[in-house]
Amino acid sequence: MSEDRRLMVLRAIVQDYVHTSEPVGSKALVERHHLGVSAATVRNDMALLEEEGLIHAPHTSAGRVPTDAGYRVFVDRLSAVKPLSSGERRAISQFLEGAVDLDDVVDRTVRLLASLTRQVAVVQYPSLTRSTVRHIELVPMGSSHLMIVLIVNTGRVEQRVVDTGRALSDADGEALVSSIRTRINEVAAGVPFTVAATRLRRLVDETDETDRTAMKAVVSALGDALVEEREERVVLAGQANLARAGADFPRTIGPILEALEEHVTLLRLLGQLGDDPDLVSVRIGSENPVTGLQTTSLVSMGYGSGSERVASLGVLGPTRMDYPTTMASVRAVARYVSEILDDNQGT
Amino acid sequence: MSEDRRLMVLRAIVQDYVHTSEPVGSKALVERHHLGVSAATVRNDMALLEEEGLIHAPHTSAGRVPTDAGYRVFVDRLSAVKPLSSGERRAISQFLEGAVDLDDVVDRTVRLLASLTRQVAVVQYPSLTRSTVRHIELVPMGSSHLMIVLIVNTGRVEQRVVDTGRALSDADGEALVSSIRTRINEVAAGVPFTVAATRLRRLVDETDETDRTAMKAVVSALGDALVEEREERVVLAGQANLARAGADFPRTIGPILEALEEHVTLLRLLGQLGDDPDLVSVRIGSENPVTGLQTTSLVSMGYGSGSERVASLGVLGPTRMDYPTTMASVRAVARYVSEILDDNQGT
DNA sequence: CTTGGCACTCGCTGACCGAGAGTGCCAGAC
DNA sequence: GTCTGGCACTCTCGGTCAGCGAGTGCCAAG
Repeated sequence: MSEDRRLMVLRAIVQDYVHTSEPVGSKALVERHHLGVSAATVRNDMALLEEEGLIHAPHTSAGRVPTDAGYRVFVDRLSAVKPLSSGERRAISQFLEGAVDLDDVVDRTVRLLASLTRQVAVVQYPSLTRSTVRHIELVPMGSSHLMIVLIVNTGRVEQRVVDTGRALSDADGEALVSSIRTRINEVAAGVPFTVAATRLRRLVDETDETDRTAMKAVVSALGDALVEEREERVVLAGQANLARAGADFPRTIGPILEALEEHVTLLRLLGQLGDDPDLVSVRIGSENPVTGLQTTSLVSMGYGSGSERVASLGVLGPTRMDYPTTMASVRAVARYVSEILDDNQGT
Repeated sequence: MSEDRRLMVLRAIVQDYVHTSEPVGSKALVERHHLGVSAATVRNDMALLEEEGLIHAPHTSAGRVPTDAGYRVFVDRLSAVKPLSSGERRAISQFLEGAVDLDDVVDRTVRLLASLTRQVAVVQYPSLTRSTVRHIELVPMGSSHLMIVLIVNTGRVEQRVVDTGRALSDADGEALVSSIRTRINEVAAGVPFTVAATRLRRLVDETDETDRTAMKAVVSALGDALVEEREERVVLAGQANLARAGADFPRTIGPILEALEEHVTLLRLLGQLGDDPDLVSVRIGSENPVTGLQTTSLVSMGYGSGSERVASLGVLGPTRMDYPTTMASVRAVARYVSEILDDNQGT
């Protein structure tokens, strides 16, 4: 009894089941795949596979269905990531290159992934934990208010309005604003968020009594923004695809939609990538720690500019999914997005 | 045969049906509501209501269910918008007041609406068609690049990076940037988008030959941003609530989710408010022009800072919904959001 | 105009049954 | 030792049928 053939049988079962979405029996199997043995032999192999927990029969006299463990083996040992056609590659890059800013890149990416894989797409906003401050701009506004614009190296922009409690429109005020602007940029520009935050706090103490309240207001708002922005965001698309795959979710579409609205847990999920961030990570069914998503699989990959993986993206679908092509799409999109971010990075 | 009583019966049917989600029969009706007449009388009234097309029997021997027209009459003539409890009002305002910026206001609003009504919430971003430019800031970046930050009176911020093709780091460059900054703010600050766009174009012609290319680059990017931002956006939450109401959607949850992903059509829907923008607008089932949403009702209302209604928000749910309380929630939220925007407006 | 009565309609439920698909196992072939 | 054909068995699925119950429409009387 060759182990090899048993795995061939498993692969055939997975492929057929993904294709037909019906339990596959021994007879149908030998017909569709030419594995040079008879149905009876296949049945023996199936019995063993079932013993190993890789497949499972929904009821005594039905065909077999892969278990989560079965899919796992399939993904790890039995499938190669299918390369995309050159047409697809071109379509992807063209679609993404039309983006005008970061929001647009993320928006286009998530839509693209959803329509490409016909599943739910999930894209995490580039995380700012490793981001650096590019520039901080101050814009006086009204009599005593100041708008603070924080520009991040990824191209993201955050703004806050603070009340300095001082008139800013006279000469004194203008001098103050300009001095604060210079000083905070001196300590914070080009510096990672975490470092910037501590340096800015120190700056307050070094400031003259007279200007300290104004400086304090600005720094505290900036501190907020730095922390606030570290709170990560995620964008979804293609929820309708869940309904299309209704057969795979016996009445459990509700919990899935609910889980998808819990952006925090989604982010945690996306954060737990596999060992190698350059590889596509697949989490199958019950491997998934989130309640409600245990009938789904998540195919994800990190992306980011330069060598850093600043965030992840992926798709979520029924465990019965076409892993090779889904993985190919996710990988291709992740790479293109990284490229795009690289290009914009330099500017 | 009093017309009054017939309407009472209609109201009772709507209320019961919304409550139980089962066709309501004459007997159950007289038991639950004390309408001082017998079941037989109610049956006669029901027959008439059916003739008028306000209710409908799913099959010969079942109870009655309101039609879209029936709900229409109910909403227009038989129900008063139920006032919210003071606790609810307080919860709403507290939840919304924690918002730090416009994104956050919109985000909180949509979540709040969804959880309040337990339905799908839809919030349109404040439209920028009537917005004005508050300030334009230029930030030199790298050798010849310039980041343009456009600040809108609603608090929204847009940024673009352009290549001016000229060195900006020397004294000449700084002078150029500062001159451009002053001049564009002179013509555009405080001015509505449409006007700003034309004035800015004129500005290019009035610029010296030497500085013209740089000015042109800035103005063209700004023009893009102004148009781009006019493209409106919409945010959703609570899709999971659709699944909860599964009984109301015989297998048609897919088309609804699909329709919800068509943000363009959603925006068009939200745009078509009723006559009085200060009133809650209700679009019931087939009154709704969008394919896929014809088993749903949309309860919406405009909101915005000052007297202008710059955008709308609302919730979408099954036609079998509790209109009075839903309308109350939508109205309350719309008002609070308007207030919040008003407050931030002044700063 | 209302009411009680009554015959009628129709969907829902559960039981039953036959067909079909698939399995497990065994005995024999290679 | 491994593979294969055969066979009895199991279980789901779809269809049919009867009984039940809710609800209706209509009618004749109050």
